[in-house]
Amino acid sequence: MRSARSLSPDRPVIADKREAILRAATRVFARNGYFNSKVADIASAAGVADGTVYLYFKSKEEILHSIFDRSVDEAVAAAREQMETLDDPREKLRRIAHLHLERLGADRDLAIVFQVELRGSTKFMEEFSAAGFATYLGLIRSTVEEGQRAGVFRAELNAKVISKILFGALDEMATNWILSKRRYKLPPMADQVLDIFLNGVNA
Amino acid sequence: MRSARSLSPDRPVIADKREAILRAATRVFARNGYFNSKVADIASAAGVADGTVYLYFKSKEEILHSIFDRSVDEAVAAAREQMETLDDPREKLRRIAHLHLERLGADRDLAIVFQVELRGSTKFMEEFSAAGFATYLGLIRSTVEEGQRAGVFRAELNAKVISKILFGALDEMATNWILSKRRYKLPPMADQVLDIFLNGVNA
DNA sequence: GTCTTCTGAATGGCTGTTCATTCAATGGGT
DNA sequence: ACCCATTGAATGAACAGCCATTCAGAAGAC
Repeated sequence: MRSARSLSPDRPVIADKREAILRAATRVFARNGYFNSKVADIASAAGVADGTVYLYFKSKEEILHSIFDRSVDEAVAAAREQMETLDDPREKLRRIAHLHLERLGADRDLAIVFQVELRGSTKFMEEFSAAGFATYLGLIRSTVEEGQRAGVFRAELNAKVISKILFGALDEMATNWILSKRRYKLPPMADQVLDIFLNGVNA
Repeated sequence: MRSARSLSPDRPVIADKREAILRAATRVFARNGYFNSKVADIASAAGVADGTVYLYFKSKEEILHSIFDRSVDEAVAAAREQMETLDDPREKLRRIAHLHLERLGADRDLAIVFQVELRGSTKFMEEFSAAGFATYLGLIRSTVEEGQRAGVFRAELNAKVISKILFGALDEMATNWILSKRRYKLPPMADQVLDIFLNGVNA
């Protein structure tokens, strides 16, 4: 490394290795499933030694957690940001749905880890449930409630249930896309879902 | 066992042990997840020795498969049967939804295994996908198409997508019910889902 | 007495994690 | 410019515990 890198006195290579391990792990987990993946597989896919993995992560489980945490934080932040540029609750939900499917559609391995591995154990789901998932579902719900107050969605419906329906429908689109042999575009499904959904909840 | 059971010349006790193992495995898998469950745990929960498990099942994996296969066969058969007693496609979908949530709501452990473990590996999902799941989704789809031909559902919508939306929504209700600390009744959610769904696809 | 069922200790393979060792880079001393 | 002591990231062989599966013998049925 050139000393020209003197700008950052901290370890510059480290970030790269950590990143490489996370990427490799996403790929390996997606292919074999968390429990069938060996730490040695991840290490070799990342081009590092087995032991190196433990310089960046406390355990195999922490790797999986890191993958989730990072992605959810990004997704929630992106969605929140976009919400501010829109007024109509219907448009907001449409945007959330699009972002959701675009994100998963852009990285098949990440999508597999999310759709498959995240649901692979109740323990995992409960831990995750508490943190990111609830936040995400809450984002949908508050938009639904906003729409109910504005009179564009039927007010007699339970906002929580409505949110779960929308999420569940999108989730199923993603899961089917992963399992399908056919390679179609995932994001356009958002409009088909929204069409039926908005029709269903319209005031 | 009384010899009064002479009606069936085949092993009568076997069925009981097999059944006990399947029940025990469902409970153990639900609590710990498939990969964290030891065959020894299943055996002791079933009140048999470790080795006995292998008299009835080829492997740990076959136990999980057997749990799925039996449940799906039962579910599909029950749904098919009920379909014959109904005419209106809307009523048919409502019945399917009810059966779906009643079945899962009646056995929390089985529900956990279905909602969580079944999704625990792509390998599993693919295997299962081919068999039972496709049949089940096909049942929904043909009912949707029937409704479209009859003019009660919008004909311009893609029947496959519609079916996935309904299934996804129901699936999400079940998953949430499992994860929730609150103990509410699952089946009534079917009506809330159907309300919005039918409104959305109504011609 | 024989055949079937069951038992549970023993086996063997596997894999997450550790840690003694290597070595490239750094920087102070001269 | 050069040397050498120091550092700590990186390595990968070895460890240790786990657990699915087997099988030789016990128990029970008839």
